[in-house]
Formats: sequence, structure tokens, C-alpha cells
Amino acid sequence: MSFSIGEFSRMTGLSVKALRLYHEKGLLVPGTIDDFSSYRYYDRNNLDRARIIVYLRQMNFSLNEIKAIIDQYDDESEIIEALEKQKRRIESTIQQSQFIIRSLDEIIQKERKAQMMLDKPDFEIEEKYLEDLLISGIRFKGKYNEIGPYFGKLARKLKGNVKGPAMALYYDGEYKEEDADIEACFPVNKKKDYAKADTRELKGGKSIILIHKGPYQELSRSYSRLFEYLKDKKLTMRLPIREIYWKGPGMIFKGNADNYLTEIQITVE
Amino acid sequence: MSFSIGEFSRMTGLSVKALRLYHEKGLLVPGTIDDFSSYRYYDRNNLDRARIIVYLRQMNFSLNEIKAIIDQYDDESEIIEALEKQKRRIESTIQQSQFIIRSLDEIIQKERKAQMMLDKPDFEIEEKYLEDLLISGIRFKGKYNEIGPYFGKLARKLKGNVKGPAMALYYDGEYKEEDADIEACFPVNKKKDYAKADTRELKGGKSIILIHKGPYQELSRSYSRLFEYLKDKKLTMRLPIREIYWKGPGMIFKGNADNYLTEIQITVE
DNA sequence: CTTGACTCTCCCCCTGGGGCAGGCCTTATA
DNA sequence: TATAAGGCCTGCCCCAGGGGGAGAGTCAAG
Repeated sequence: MSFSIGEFSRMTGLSVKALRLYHEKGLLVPGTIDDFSSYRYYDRNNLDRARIIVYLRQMNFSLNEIKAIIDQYDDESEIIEALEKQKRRIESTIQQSQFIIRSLDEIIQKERKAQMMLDKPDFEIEEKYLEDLLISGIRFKGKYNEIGPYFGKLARKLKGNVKGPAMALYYDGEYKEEDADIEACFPVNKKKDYAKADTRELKGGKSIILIHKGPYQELSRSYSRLFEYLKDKKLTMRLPIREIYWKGPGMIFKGNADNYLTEIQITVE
Repeated sequence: MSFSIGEFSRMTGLSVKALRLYHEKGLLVPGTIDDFSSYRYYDRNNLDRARIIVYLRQMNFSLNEIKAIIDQYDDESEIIEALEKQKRRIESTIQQSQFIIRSLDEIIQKERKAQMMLDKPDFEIEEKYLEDLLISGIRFKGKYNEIGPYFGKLARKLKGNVKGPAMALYYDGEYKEEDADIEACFPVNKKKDYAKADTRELKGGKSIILIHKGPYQELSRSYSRLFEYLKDKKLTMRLPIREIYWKGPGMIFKGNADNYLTEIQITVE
């Protein structure tokens, strides 16, 4: 009524390697060991213990924990705390994983949208009615390219309330090298109050929009087209002007600036 | 504009050990390395790459995968498949974890209940009205101690539909050494059809119950008490007799048979 | 008795680093 | 300019939970 390691392996589903390891660790010691050949022979009693080990391994207990449990206890009621601790551990890894999934999803969704915009590359001026939009933003005075850190700060504040891509609002009607009046903002799901960030409804209305493809330095080209259009159609611009960053430097890569996509929106009277 | 490994470590949040490892793997090679002292000096360009590595590590990518990604691509749109694959991988580990949690919870809940029953140890015959109970069971003829495997088979079939502890139904009014008419069953949540398992409503009614503490071999003692009670009160037994296994050999340990808890229920006219 | 299938021990490998020893190197202070 | 303190180097061993393979010994059936 004893089994070689191979037979025992097939009976328990544990690999021969694993059985040898468990023996070495004192977790599962064969019933008899041939003095001359060192062959391991397992018996009935080993079977029960092996079943326990398999079970606890499935529950992700470490070999050390399993050893501690088996050596000290012999009734489920005594290891409930251990089971609960294990449960909490696993729950926290699940939370961690879900956080990762959300982050991954965010990137994937964003990239998908940008991809779709690139697929229908008309990049022409359109007239469009913009709905009111709930936003949360930080307003500051400075140069155009100083907006980056504000988005960072804002994103950390809003954390999960963000609904779409980053936007910039320009409150000057003209190009200003220095001291431009700028607001960095995100569209948000719910109205919440944040320290130093203003949450409010951004009024929509009839607008002209243009999607700019390429580096930010070349935005002026697209602005010229828009201003010309305004003059042609005798439209009056209403501030602020908006820029929506559909695709820019990403969470991972800086990416190729030639593929950046920026939507410029100018609301008109 | 170059930083020692310690400074760079503080800037990136990566440990010195990790930085050396990444260097060795070719994942993050310092800008310059002093020929004589072998000191590593990192520069601006390394900073960006380090940021990417940190980010992808947080997403649980392996160092090899990160290397492959960074070496081959430079725009998020190109690695969407990799991100999605990662997402699927993590989702499947979550599923795995949730399965473990469910199993752990099952054991914990069961043990809790048994604990509560042990805490109020009256073990006296009670009269009680049993509600109708939805069960799913397999009926067979054999010895009393042959029921084990049937519970195993049944539990695998019902998988998640199980609502409470295992039960046995005895359709003989007397003790039978062989060929007893037995049904192994579980209370279930929803009515579902299973191959070879009969799902149906088990009629309740006025009953006498007794909780038996100890090994199954001693059940006859508790049965004697019940039958005597029936005779005393001139009650007529209605078949089947039920046994509910509140605590028996567990999923992990066989446990101490002296603490097994078995509830015997006999419905009367 | 032979042969093929098992099994033994021993060693290296994986991941993502941590810890330590012994010996250089840099840099600030006296 | 000397010296001390603190940084940094390589190299080695360690963790979990085994996998893979080499070279040698063993077992069982024909």
C-alpha cells in the first residue's frame, strides 16, 4: 500500500518536482524512504496531507504558511483568522488590479478616440452647436507652454471625476507672449468643490471648430484660418477660446508631435 | 547636468538596486559611465525613460515586456494591443482571485455557523415548524457511509447554487445495514435542471429536531432519543428523515469527530 | 539477463530585486 | 592639502515555487 513518487504525483496532481520540494521543506514527508536507493515511497496518510496542501495552495497560501497551519491545527475552526487574513490580502490585490485596469482602460479609450479622429481626416472648419459643459479648472497667468504642470495638479485633484480630455481656455482675444490669461481644465462628471479649482458650467453656443494636426508650435496656422473664417462670415468671437487636447504627449510615450490632435473651438455671438 | 545613481534614485523613486538591475538588463543604460571608477551617471534623457519604466511597472508589465515595448515603439497608439492583452491578463487574475475569495468565504461562513451552534449547547429535542425547502439531490441505494462521493459529485454540479450545508434524506423508516434508500442533497437558491440531480420543493411541516454532537457512529444514540420522544408524544413520523451536516469533515481538515454537529429532523403528521 | 522506464542528487535558471562585504571614489571640511 | 564621511563599485548569497537537465543508480517485466 505504498506508491512511488510518480504514482503519487499522478494521484495528487502535484508534480514530482513539487513533491521533492515539499519533502525537502518538511511539508510532506514520504511514509518510507529506502535506505539504499533513497527512493521515496508515499502511503495512505500522505494522501490526506497532500490533499490539504493542494487545497491551501489553490487558496494562494505560501508553503511556509501551509506548513505552519498543518503543523499547528487540525480543525477548520482554528484557522479562521488565517483564512480571513488571506481573504483580506487577496481583496487588496484585487483592488490594486482594478486600479490598474482602470488606468489601462483610460489610455486605451483615449487612444481609440484619437484613432477614430485620425481615420476621418478632414481637418476642415466646421460650424457646430456646443452644449453647456461642466468643467473644473485652475486659472493662471503665464506663457502658453507653462500649462503642463497645471494639468498634472488638476488631474491628481479630480482623480476619477474626469470625463474627457484636457482643455485649455484662453481669455485673451489675441496672442500674448507673456502673461496670457489661461485656464487649465477638465470636463467632469459631477459638481464637486475642490480647493483652488473652480467647478462650474461652461456656456455653450454656436461655434466654429477646427481640428489641428501637428505640433503645438504650428497652432498659429490653424488660428489664422479660423480668424479669417470669422472675418469672412462677419462673426464675432466670444471668449474664452478653447483648445481640446485629443492627442498629445501620452501617459507613457511623448509620441510623435506630427500626430498630435488639438481641437480649437471658438464660440461666436 | 548629470546625476549620480543615488540622486537619480531619489528623483525617480527607483531603488539603487533596481537601477543597477535595469542597467544590467539593458533596460535603462546611464548616459555616461566613468571608465576608471565605473560610476554610473544619469542624464536628462534617462529621466524620461525611467518615468516610462515606472509607469509600466505599475501596470504590472515584466521587465522584458517593458524592454520590448520601449525598444520597438514610441507612441501609445502602437501598443494598444499590448495594453489590452495586459488588461485581459489582469482581469483573469481578478477572476481567479474572486473565485478564491468565494471559496474562503464559504468555509468561513460555515465555520461561523457551526461555532454559534456550539456556543449554545443545549442539544435537546425541540419541536419546530419547518418551511418548505428547495433542494437538489441524488438518490441511491447503499450503505449509510457511502454517501460521501455523492455529495462531491453533487457539489460540483450545483457549483454556486448551493445555499446551505449538505443534507441526507432517509426514505426507510428503520435502520438498514445494506440497501438503504438514501438521497444526498443540498438546499439551492434557484430551481435549475441538472442531469441526474432532482431539483424540487421538499415539503416542510411540524417536526422534531435534535442536534447531535459527536461522530457519526454515535448517531443511533440520538435516534433512540427521538424515537422514544415520538412514542411518548404519540406522534407519527413522516418520511424522509433528514440529517443536516452542520459540521463534519471539512474542506481542509478532517477535524475532530467529537465536535461534528449533525441535525436530525423528523417531520410528523 | 537485458532493457526501458523510474528515480536519485546536484546544479543552473526564472522574476525583481534585498542585504551585505570589502574595497574604491568623491566631496566637504578643517 | 589632508582626512574623514559618505557614495558607489562588484560580487556573492538570499527569497518563492518550482522547471529543466545531466549523470548515475534502481526497479520490474519479458
